[in-house]
Amino acid sequence: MELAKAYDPKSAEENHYKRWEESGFFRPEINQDPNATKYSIVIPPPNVTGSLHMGHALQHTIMDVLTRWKRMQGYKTLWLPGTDHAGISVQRKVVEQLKKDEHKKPTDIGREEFIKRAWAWKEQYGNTITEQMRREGASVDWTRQRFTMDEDLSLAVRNVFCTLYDEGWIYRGLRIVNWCPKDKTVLSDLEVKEETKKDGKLTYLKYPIAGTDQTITVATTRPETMLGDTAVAVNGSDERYKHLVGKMIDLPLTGRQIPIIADEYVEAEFGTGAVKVTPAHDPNDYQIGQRHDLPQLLVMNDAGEMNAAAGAEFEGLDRFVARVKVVEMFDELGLLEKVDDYEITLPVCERCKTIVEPILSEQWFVKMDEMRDIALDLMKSEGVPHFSPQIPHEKVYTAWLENLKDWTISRQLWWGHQIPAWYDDDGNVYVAKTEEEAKTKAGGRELKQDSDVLDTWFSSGLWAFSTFGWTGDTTTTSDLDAFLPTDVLVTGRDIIFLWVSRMIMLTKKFTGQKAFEDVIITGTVLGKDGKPMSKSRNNGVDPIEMFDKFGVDATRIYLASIATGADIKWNDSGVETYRNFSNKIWNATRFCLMNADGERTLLSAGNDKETHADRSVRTPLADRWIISRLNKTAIDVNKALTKYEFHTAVSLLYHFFWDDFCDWYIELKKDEITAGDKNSTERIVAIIEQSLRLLHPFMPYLTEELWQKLPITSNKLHNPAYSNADMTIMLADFPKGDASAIDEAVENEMNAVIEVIKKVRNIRAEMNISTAIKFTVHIAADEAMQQVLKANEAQILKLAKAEKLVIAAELDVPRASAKAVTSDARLAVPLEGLIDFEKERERLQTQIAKLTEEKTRLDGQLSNANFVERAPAEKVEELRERSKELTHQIQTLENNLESLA
RNA sequence: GCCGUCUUAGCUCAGUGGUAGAGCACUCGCUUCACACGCGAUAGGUCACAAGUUCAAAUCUUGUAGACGGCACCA
Repeated sequence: MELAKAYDPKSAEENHYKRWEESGFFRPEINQDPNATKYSIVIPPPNVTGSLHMGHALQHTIMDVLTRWKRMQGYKTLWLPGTDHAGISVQRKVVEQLKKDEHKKPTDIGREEFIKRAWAWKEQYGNTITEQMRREGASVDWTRQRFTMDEDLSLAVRNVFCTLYDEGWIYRGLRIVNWCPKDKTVLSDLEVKEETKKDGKLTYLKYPIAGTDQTITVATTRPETMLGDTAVAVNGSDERYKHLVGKMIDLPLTGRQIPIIADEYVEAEFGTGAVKVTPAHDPNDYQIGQRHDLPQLLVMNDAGEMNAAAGAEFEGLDRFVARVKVVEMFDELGLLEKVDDYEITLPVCERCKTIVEPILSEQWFVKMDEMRDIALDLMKSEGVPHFSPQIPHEKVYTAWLENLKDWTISRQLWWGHQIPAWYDDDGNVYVAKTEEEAKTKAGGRELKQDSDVLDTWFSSGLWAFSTFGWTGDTTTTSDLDAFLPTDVLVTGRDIIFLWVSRMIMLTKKFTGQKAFEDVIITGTVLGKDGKPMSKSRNNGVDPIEMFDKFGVDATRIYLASIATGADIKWNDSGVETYRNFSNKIWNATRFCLMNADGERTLLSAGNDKETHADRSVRTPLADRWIISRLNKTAIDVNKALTKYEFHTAVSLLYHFFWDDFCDWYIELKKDEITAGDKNSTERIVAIIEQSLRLLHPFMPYLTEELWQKLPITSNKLHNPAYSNADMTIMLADFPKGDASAIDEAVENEMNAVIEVIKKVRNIRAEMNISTAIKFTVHIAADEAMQQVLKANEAQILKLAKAEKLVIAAELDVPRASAKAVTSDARLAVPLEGLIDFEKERERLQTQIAKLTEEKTRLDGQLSNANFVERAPAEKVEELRERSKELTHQIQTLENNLESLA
């Protein structure tokens, strides 16, 4: 079989996904072992409005590596996909579309029609990301795909709401909330971000004290809110103002009188020591208002414009226009003391960046006291979830829980789960999962449903169990039984609070189970400029472009090569490295197939019945070495994956395959392989076959493409759980590695051979000896080493490009020789007429200098009595050995140098 | 303001008590019959800075500086 000269990712990517999916390989049901342990992951559901970005690609890679690895090990494996309805995002898209296509506002078509349009939008555009996941090679079970607004999942939402309401964990109340005037909805604290404005202003307003000609000065960053002031507060122990407490103020521009009150919240030292109190527009003022029973005067509407309560002159003005006008009018009245420049951090809407207005509003909340305890107890008693990396995420998570405030769950949107609460004409509320039930509760009265919907994160909080069929009406299903708790959650730092914590709480509350044991927090993939990728910075890297340019597999394994949790600046050359690696794997296999086609026998790479002793007698060193290396690599890869150290696994595989297998093993065995030596070709096919399996979780397409072409592969190599399935590397048994096949003595011998070859190559390169010139290599070593070298003579000659090897106890060479020393041997290459004595002296001196530097450091340490006394004996011994060896090598090199003189 | 993370070769990053590593880039040499997306050989680092603990610190402690992140406050 002849393969193309270079790997073409496109054709491999097109060849396999469809078959995998259609053959049911992604489904847990493919596993025929009744005793198989389950392994399950639920995907963090991407927004239906989204398209794949590098963060998804990273997280999906991690999840797919774990899923494919566990599946190959024979676990009954499920990775469940799905999408999130993304309330505000979808609502905004539909509003935009409506405006563009029909020049209409949502209110023009009404709620029912609007929701229809939203579903249509979702049907048309919501599949972008799921299609892209297919390209990624994600081995998710599409038959179990879920959407947060599926009927079952919506029923679960209503049931959870009702239960929490009945238990008093959900309540409706008037509170200061974060209001986005653009989206015209309330936001939870977590959806509000902060932006620093350097050009902020602090305005000092003078308030006249009634019946006097005195004023009291207050400072504010939001002057327009003075229209809603209902008091001025001072600290009761502030000598400056003590006497004013109880007096009234003529509040300018309003014609109202408001009291001066004393409250401990006010710090006398800060600002003017007097604070304007606007209970309807500031959380702290609200608290003060509660304590002093102040009126709550709302002066803005839901669009951030001043309302009638602000006075006729201001009604209808945007908050920022009103701000300017208030300041101007104070100035005209001579009541503007000053305006200072002031750096201020403003709350902004996470999505639209509009400045959020704190506003008094009636909303639904989840009381978090008991919820917090659920999560804290799990962490304290069981250490669940276990974060990777553990530091600092566990600490941050716990600290956040300890300071948790109630969660605002209502949203003034149409797209989402409408709140299952109904009101009668008297304003009584009836919470029920259906209108019928609510009516029954209301004794048949005419009811109107609450027009708000729930925070998107409310339904995602149920994702770990609602996806397995839990609706509240149904609380046991075979999937719940089989797959909950899930094994691991893979996600980013940004949604630890928004999502991870809430899933922990709600899953425990409603199923009694843990949502997941482990959480892997991935790092952030930054743009080439080192900043987070964003549209506004235009520094985004499109994963699809990378797939097209370097291949899906190269992109995947590069992403997996990043240390777990670490941020990384994107650089194409990283992916290029693994594109090259793909090609290396392709070509090694190509070479193998050129010489081993048609053979259908299987020679194990270490798991065969041959005993260790048999092998050592019959099998050449290089073969025993590569078997040892392969098995060690397999064991270490499994260990690394168990610890979620994906980058370690990648590095092990990369260096095993490229350095050990391609650069040394194939090169050493090349002649035998091209000559068609049966043992050699069988061995190399077996090694490649095992390597492909080890690489498969990272590089699914390439490995399947090549594995299918190998002469020895069949579904007999499947893990026993899949023995009946059609042949695929996806279901092949993942190599565990055989510890008994690891042979340190063999590895040491091989390293000695490698060292000799490298020294000869060094001489050739440094002396500028053309490869056309074949020379003789003389080696002196002890008896055992002589045996090893003699056994590998042909290989050494080939790789050192030498003509003849002379192996003896002592070197017997002419003066015109280049010399070198290894740990186990001295070697020399006679170069009569070719040697540049000056260069050779330099070369030897460089090496002597290097070794001497090391020896000096070692001897310094060894002459330190403290070290010899206190360091572990084996450490001291190790250093002594090394020092002795260095002495020997330096001596040899110095002799060589002298003989040149 | 509080908490945290990071700072290692020109670049992107591993390593986390016992002789500083990789890939890319650089230098030199190779049309060696799998691969130039390749092969071989070099060169390149007071591991941000300072103090401490230790026989021994890139690694542990404290402090400083810079970058980033989270939380709080913001009259």
